[in-house]
Amino acid sequence: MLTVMSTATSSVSAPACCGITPELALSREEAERTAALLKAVADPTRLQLLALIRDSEGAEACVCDLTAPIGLSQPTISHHLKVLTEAGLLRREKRGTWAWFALVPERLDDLAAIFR
Amino acid sequence: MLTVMSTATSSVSAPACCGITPELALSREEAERTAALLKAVADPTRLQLLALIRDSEGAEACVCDLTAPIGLSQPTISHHLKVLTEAGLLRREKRGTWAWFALVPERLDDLAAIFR
DNA sequence: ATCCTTCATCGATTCCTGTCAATATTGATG
DNA sequence: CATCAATATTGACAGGAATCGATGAAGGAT
Repeated sequence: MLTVMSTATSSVSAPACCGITPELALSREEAERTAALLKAVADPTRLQLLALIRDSEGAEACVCDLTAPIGLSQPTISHHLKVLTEAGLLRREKRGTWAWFALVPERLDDLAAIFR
Repeated sequence: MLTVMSTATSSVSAPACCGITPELALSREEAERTAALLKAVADPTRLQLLALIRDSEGAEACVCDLTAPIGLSQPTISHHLKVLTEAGLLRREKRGTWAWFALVPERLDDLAAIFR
């Protein structure tokens, strides 16, 4: 549903030059939803976090595994994990004192589908 | 080469818990390059611009075709087109008074490849 | 030459974002 | 209960980004 670049469901109006407002190929609301998802991954630290989790056992990791390799403060890592979680890309599970973060494959599929 | 989510070229070290700094699955430089490309498309207006151009004849459009449907000022549209062009996603060609912008399919492929 | 159209650039403003230090919260353990 | 360890939240700050109005540059047309 998120697909932006594939010729989508919306009708393609004849492109008239200058003056006629054509049907928008992509509605503002859908563009904003898609942009919100892309914003979540348009950050080097968050890309590194996703890659680190992907390469961990069971595609999950606790915060303590993630802070050191990236070299940023613990609150900063926590912040980025929150952004990714709120975007639906990570699932958070608390086990005892530890918080485990795992990838959400379906949401990554959404991401992959945007540009076909 | 941009692929972030596919198990990549880098070796996957055994994920030790807390204290041992593992090999980073994704280098900072590569993460920054990828994030820069994603930033270019992580904006609703720029997504709409890409979709509008894609649905135009020959997958190209002049600025005058793009300003009205999106409903933002001409300088703002010009700014966004510059961002997309500098990211390599659009190619700019001047014909007389008009500036034509066309998609760069290879660069869109890079985008699609990031999340496989 | 003069004017008009198209587009880019500049300057200013406002809002958003990444980062950290400090603090709070939560859970385990003695 | 007191304490420690692991995370989350808060507040502050600096830099970045989206937007607009005004202006500039380049090309056509009269």
